[in-house]
Amino acid sequence: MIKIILVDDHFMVRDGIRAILEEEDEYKVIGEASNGKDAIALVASIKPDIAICDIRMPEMSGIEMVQNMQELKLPTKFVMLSMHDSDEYILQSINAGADGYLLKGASKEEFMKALSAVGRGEKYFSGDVSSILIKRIKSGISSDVLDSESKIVETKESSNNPFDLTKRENQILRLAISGKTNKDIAAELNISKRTTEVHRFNLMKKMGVKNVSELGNKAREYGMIS
Amino acid sequence: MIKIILVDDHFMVRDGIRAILEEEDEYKVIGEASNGKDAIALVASIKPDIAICDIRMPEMSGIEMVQNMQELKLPTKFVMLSMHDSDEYILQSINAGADGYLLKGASKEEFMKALSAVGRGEKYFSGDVSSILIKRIKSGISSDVLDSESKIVETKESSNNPFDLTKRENQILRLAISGKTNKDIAAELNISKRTTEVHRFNLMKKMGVKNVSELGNKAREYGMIS
DNA sequence: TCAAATCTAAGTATTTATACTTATTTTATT
DNA sequence: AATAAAATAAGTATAAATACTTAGATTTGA
Repeated sequence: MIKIILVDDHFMVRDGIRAILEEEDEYKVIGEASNGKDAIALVASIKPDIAICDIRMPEMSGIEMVQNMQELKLPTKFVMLSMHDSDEYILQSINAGADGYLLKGASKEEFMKALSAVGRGEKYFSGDVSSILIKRIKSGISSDVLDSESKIVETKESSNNPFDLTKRENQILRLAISGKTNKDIAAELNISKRTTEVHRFNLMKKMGVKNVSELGNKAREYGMIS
Repeated sequence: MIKIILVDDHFMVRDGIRAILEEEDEYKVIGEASNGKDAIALVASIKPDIAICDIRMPEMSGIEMVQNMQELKLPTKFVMLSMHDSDEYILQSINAGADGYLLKGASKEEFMKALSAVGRGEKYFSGDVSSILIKRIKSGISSDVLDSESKIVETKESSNNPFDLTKRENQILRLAISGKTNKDIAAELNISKRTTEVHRFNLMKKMGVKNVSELGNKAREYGMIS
């Protein structure tokens, strides 16, 4: 049984992949994350065999995520599943240490082939991807990219919380979104209602919204909740 | 050549479907929209043979969209592609006039079978969907709904909206959840702010919530919005 | 066409949220 | 021990939402 986690900010996509994998006995999806940051914690804690990762995600991209995971030397393999056949993405993924790269349009058969190859410790790059690589290599453009040690730009701001919320603010964000009033929240956290108001004001300012609904929507959009 | 448009708020999903369809010669994707409202304009202008629609979308859901399109009596067929096997969604789609309903987890083969059937003017509901329908029929809840072939059953059926919201209430629900104030909504709909307040009050009472956050959460919980 | 449902919008009142500022106390970090 | 960051909570205003009621105008189905 190969344990898998899905990392994608779109629930529908995760759900679709999960549905496909659930048809197969040899795979089991044991977790999901909606951004790279959450995924790192998840991978470290539940140690899946394979993580299937989207590239474009809020908070932290799949590429950054794979890069960061390398230092931990965990046995988890990373298969990038992207809708982009961009040369840069593919090369960056390889540099970051990905074990596979598939385009979203790949057939189920190819998807399965890739998972099984990566599961066995091999690398798998889809036909389309390979041709892109060959094209690159032939034109000599990518040699430096492929050779260069993966010293990718400092990702300080992007790896942090996009809105830099404090712990308390985060806590209050969740309670506010759930429909609790400031009075409720204050009671629950044993603090003054005025304090709650300040936290709420600050976090709303940080996130650039002007009411709870927008707050909820933005938090959802950035995968901060649910 | 069957002309298709894709309606889904997730670019990745649209792209995935497009990729799948592009492998087939008999289909051509001639347009995309990310919500029901845009899709109506698109369908009216480019008249595709089939519109593949997600259900949960911002601005206007796929179900509302299909419902609204019926009045125009265009030749376009509607296939709902949803990740939800919710009975309500399926019945609502049928009521609205959809020609097919597929779950996101359906295989490519089934997807193609559905498109070809709908293209020929038949209706297609996936196996999972059928079993849900049969379950419903057996419990005698929706027989009348299913008997009325292509006729559009009125919106206010018990199966449609669990809280029996009126059209206006539904409209205001969406706007409120998106973060608009009563003043904003009033301006947008060209009605008095006081009217908006009444609708809001009524719909909140119907749904048994006491603030917008709860409203948003409950609406999401019941799949009334994206 | 007649009744029912819906949409419209006013009144009245209370509560809650939003929009700040200032300031003290705690808690980490160096 | 010094400094920064975070949490605490007050003040002052205004805007908005919530909680109803009543009631006329319109739309709509039987």
